[in-house]
Amino acid sequence: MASTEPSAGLIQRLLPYIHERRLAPGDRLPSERDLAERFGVGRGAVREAIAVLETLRMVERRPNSGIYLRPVESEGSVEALVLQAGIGVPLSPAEVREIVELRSLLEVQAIALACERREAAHLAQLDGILAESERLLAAGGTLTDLDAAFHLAVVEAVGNRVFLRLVNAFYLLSRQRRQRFFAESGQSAASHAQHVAMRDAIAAREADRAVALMRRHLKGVESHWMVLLGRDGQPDRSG
Amino acid sequence: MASTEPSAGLIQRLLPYIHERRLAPGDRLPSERDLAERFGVGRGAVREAIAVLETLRMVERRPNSGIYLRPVESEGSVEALVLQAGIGVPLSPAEVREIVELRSLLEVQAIALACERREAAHLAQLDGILAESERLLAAGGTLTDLDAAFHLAVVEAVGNRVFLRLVNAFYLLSRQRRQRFFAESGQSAASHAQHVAMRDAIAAREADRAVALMRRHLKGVESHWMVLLGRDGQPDRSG
DNA sequence: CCGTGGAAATTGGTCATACCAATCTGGTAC
DNA sequence: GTACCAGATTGGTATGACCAATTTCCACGG
Repeated sequence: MASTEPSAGLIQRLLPYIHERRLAPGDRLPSERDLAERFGVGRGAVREAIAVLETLRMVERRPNSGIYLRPVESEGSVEALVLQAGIGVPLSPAEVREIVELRSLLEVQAIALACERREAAHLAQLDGILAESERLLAAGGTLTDLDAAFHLAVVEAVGNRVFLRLVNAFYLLSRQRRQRFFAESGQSAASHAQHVAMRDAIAAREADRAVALMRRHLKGVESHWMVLLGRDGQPDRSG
Repeated sequence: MASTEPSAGLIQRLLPYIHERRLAPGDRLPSERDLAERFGVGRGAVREAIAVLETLRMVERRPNSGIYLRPVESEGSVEALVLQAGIGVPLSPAEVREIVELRSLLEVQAIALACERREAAHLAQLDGILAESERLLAAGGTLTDLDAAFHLAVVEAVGNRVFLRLVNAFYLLSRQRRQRFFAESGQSAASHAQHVAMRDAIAAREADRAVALMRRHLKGVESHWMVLLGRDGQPDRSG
């Protein structure tokens, strides 16, 4: 994926550096001048990277004192994971598992609410995406992006923009993983069929059926990754 | 609240500037040099602020071209709201409403899962917080922080760290609002009693009861804010 | 030996300047 | 009307300098 962010280049080297050093929460990082020299960049670049890490609650800057590591695992921002995955720093198997669980939880809730609140325009949007999917499937393409579009459209039908932002973040977080999923599993056609079924449930405002469909739909993805994680147990490199 | 982040100072002035100018997604911001002069700061400060905004998906930097506004409302990071609230830029009533709904949704799911997965250590932690709450209540204090601690401890019992990160963000997002709630409503004692009931439900692993308790618990907070938002309809200044 | 005070080194916060390379703009020549 | 080229603009980056607060460390005094 390779984030286009300029500061990402330094962060990409900074995160592994912190990890290798086994720095724990509370520990102090080298000074900005030190880091700049270490990585062969200007101090400005270091400050940009640190500012980002601070916003993501990964570090804390104490004026005239130093830069300190924070308890990222529990207090860090979810966006920290998005950034990490975006620049190719692998997520741990535990993180992938937790992300998958959380995402499922959110989407199940979303489709239930979507059944109650969806308007005609939302259905039209879903239909548009499904039509496009059909076209792309016929052409033998992969469904990665249109799958995301469908799921995000479901969330959009909820009418909660913050909800949409959140689920969107989870999709950014797992884009490469999903890409790999569609490529490996060849489940594009099956996925599409399930999408159509979900669309009908939403149209009929049958929340229970929609939830059941979504659960089954996500189950397939989950098990796929659980198997992979259990098999080799290697850190996930897909983001 | 006043975030301690250095870059926050500029962002605090940058966000209102963008808003006043009625800049829409796709629009170009003034150049870095221009912004630096406008706000009377160095270019480095501007670049730090923009780097943060880019990480939060509020803007996009195109090399040798300019800085462009992105569709924050739908694609922006939830952390953008945290930052906004942290530096005192008011959230819209719609945003507050959506945040409250999403938070409720998350916490209800959390307590259900906590009933299944909690271990002895989690119960001990809940008890510690409740004991502390009792002490503070007797001393006539406000429950703001210990309330947050209780709810976060419930999420911690789920055993999903990403889940914990997420709910933590929502608490940062609403800290001042909750502070106002406990001060205005005088519901500290009632809240504490409900916490105790929830703890017992979690201890007994009675998910249905726990969920019902959490629903009622959050309902009180929700209605409080819905009334406030409906009454004056003013932008929320509490973060 | 302890601790107490203060000077020197360190550190984040900030600004000014200078270059590069890619992009964008405007006008000119065809 | 169009194709093209040169100059202005813009983000990306490094360097150097200064400030104020913190931290460190050693000398001095008890």
